[in-house]
Amino acid sequence: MIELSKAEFDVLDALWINYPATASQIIERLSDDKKWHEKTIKTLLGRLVKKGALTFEKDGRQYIYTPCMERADYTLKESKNFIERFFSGRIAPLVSGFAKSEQLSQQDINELKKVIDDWEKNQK
Amino acid sequence: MIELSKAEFDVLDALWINYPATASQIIERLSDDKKWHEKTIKTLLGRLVKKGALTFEKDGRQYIYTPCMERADYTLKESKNFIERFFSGRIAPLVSGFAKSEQLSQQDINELKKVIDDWEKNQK
DNA sequence: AAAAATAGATTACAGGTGTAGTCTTAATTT
DNA sequence: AAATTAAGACTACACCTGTAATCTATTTTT
Repeated sequence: MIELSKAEFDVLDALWINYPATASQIIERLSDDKKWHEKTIKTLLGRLVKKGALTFEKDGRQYIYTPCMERADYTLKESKNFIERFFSGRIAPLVSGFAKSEQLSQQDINELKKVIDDWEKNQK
Repeated sequence: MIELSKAEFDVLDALWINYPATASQIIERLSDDKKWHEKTIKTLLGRLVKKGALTFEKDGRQYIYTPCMERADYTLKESKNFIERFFSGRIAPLVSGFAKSEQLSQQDINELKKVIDDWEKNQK
């Protein structure tokens, strides 16, 4: 599995919003949340390419970047990893921890019910 | 929040199994899963103390370690962090991602239902 | 055409991390 | 008592990370 640092993920996440995209577009998108220097983002783009998380094509002297994987796939792998590390691979204890510490809203509960519902329908 | 590296967490996790405990006991517990040198674990214990995740009392020339926080508290904070980063703070998309990629067993579903049930009882 | 801006490439550098090795001192074994 | 072992302290070192600055080659602007 490709391992990304937090900062690298944030850059990739800005690309996932809409791609392919140029470095300047990515920098633009990140400018709201992060106060990163343009050079910092370029460095991170370079590292992402090196790690195989991005590819690019040249367009004149610009690069047009495309992610090499989908966000859902990446987050699924990270989630499995996380749940394995902290909860021995079981998801309920995570949710239960949230419930116990009052992190869950009625909306969360409704959404969770729907997920369960859909899962059960799918079993038939 | 105290930030622990993966290796540091694994050492702390071995202590959470049962504490207080000496370095040798922790090393013993870790010997099944990890092939770490004893010195490595000692280094990690030192770093954990420095970060404020552990304290110790002296017993002769040994230290007896105790965690400074509970596992559930630590994992809750990590979980919130994780879900914030990858799912904008909402838990259902994580579970949904699991469901879609067939990561959920009937047991997981049963456990999740119970969590929801308990939550609802608690609301009344 | 000369100057300035801009793209990416290369270099920088401190602090964290994994993974020990060496040093010092006290306890245990012979 | 001398030698060995074992506990923790200190040191090491390469790679990762966050966060850019500088260099080089084009474009764009004046």
